[in-house]
Amino acid sequence: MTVTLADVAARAQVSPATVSRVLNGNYPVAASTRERVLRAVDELDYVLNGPASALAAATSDLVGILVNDIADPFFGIMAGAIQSEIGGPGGRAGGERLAVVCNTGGSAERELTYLTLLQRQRAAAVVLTGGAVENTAHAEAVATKLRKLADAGTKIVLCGRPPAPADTDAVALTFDNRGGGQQLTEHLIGLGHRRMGYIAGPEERTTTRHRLEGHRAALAAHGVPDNPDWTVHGRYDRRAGYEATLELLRRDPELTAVVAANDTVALGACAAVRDSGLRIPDDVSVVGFDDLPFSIDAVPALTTVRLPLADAGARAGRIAMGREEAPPGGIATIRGELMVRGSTGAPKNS
Amino acid sequence: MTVTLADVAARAQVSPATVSRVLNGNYPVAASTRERVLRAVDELDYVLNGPASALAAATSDLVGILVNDIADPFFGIMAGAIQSEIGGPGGRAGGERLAVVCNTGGSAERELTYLTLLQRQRAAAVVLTGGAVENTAHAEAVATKLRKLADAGTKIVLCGRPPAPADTDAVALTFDNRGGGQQLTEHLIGLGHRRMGYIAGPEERTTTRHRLEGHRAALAAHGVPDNPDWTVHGRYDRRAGYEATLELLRRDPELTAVVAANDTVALGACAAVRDSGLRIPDDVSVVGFDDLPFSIDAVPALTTVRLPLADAGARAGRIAMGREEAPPGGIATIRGELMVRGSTGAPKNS
DNA sequence: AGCGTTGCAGCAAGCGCTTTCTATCCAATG
DNA sequence: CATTGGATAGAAAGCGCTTGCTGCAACGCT
Repeated sequence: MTVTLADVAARAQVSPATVSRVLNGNYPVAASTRERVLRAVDELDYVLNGPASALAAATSDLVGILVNDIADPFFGIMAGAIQSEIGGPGGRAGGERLAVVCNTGGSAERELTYLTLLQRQRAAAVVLTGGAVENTAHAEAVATKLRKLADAGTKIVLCGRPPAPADTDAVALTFDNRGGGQQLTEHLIGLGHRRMGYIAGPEERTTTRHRLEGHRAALAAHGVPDNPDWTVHGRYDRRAGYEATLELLRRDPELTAVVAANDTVALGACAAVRDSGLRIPDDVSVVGFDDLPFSIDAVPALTTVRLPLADAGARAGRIAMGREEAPPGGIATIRGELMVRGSTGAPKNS
Repeated sequence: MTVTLADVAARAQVSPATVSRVLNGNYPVAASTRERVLRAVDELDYVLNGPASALAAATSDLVGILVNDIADPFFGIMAGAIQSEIGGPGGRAGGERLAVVCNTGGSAERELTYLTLLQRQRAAAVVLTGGAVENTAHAEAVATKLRKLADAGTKIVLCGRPPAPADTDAVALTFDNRGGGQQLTEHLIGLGHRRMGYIAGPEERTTTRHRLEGHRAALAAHGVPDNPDWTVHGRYDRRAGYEATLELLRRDPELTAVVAANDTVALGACAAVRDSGLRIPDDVSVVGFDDLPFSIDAVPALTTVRLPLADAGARAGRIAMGREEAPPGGIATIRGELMVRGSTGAPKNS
């Protein structure tokens, strides 16, 4: 029924071993023989049996990519970049690898399950993107799992996520969320803002915490008062941004700026500001984070911090494939770039 | 080194066969034995070897999802929905399946390669999303490949893509792009527009063609003149929308509306209109297609056609898993819903 | 001419799991 | 009490491929 290596071998009048070697190209085979084999493969329309070959060779060509939300361009862009580098069709890499994009929904539990699934498949590499959940038990469990994967020969790369415990020997490409948050708030302070609302992401997430820390560091550094009421937590989506902004404005109608945890949230914030009858940036300035493609099209265009998502993803992909050396110490910090646009301006009564 | 089934068997003092049966749960095993096995699995921290089991059972738990652009929320949303239904952690399905999201970049060639890769992995199912390339040779090749996959037991589902040749026995969930395009243009005609620019997607794509056909059908039905100069093709991204709009406005400064192939393109179009010193919708109305999440946050909010992306994806996922019956005839047409918002209005000199 | 090399191809032993067929035990039945 | 049958568990034969090792020419060297 299905064509096997043996069929090809028979047709090309060689042994299965030879066919295998032609296909894997890592053993000398005479040109004439190779050609005969290739022809047979073609004529028989033979397709290698992945599982069988993975079993025999004890390695597979699957690469896992864990993302929090595949529908979010933040992750989509990174995933796309990673995939383009790990090979597969169109990639520059030689071997054809299959990227398995896993949607964890930000749940540590699912992350763990996916990691097990990937371990089961004997994945060649795993790239974890986005912030991690800050919960000792989970963090521990994930670290343990990563260690096991690494032991089994799976390469681990973290992209846009803080370094894992050292003994995990995972390479980490970390975003400087703290620094970015600080830049944003300093920009606002520089414009004269003193009463700023902050819409943070979900609690217990490294990204959320770091960005918020950056914000507070900026406030502290410039002696700008902070107020617990000025911070609200919510999910990383526009809806949360919209509601949080309304809440913030209710708590303190004198706010002159709203700092959103990311661009998507900022978009919702903008809508809420407008729906409250206020103008951006005349009445309220709004800033985001990430500089997703749509941010420049917001009206007014969003002031934000650009993260080189595609570059980071591509680099992570190359490292995962062993085509680029890991950064010294296994850790690289990637800085964002402040993009000042129309959504920020001096407060009215400065 | 790595724990195998045999190790577990030894530890539980049963045969490997029994362990396998416990793990697969499709054969009577005495409760006491089962428990002993489970304990051993736990103690040894055993993880099944996917490839080995796939080889022996001649089936795998991989499901392929082909998308044109993973960074585009249009596909991200569908992919997420599909994945949530095909199982994997968090899904409601029983078996744990791994979703393989493949980024074809809209290239038929890569699509083919990915299909082969999936065939090699003996994927349990494959879901193809988005429009297809309209090129006889490629369409033929894809159909042939799909047929082979189907023969090998892989379930094929098309989501948001026109039906494949009947003998492929693929289930198709098709978006009514034609109807949506027509509604949009009729809405504009109803407002009094007579000179409308159209920014089409890349040529040779079913989605592009269908939406354009809808537009033209509306024009024809209402006796509104068409003009070849009023149609420009471009990629499905904001940049293309921006440039196409500039071009359109250059060709005919009298245009009172711009119809974009999708929301992303529409965003670029809006930017171009504004940068040209024109107001939306007072001077120029703009419409998109898809109703992606950010469209409501455009300023003014975008008039568009909402496609139930998540629902369609979820349904495709369930069908792929055999948890929902295929629609009669294997084809279902999914209609979009016109969302009239602020980006459209009556033309000034109507 | 004799012998060590070198270059290619084949043999065969698995890789770790599933599954058919068979064996065993024990309760129920005639 | 012998017989039958249901319920479990085990033995073993692969699934299709990779790869270490062996075999065998043809080659170059002294």
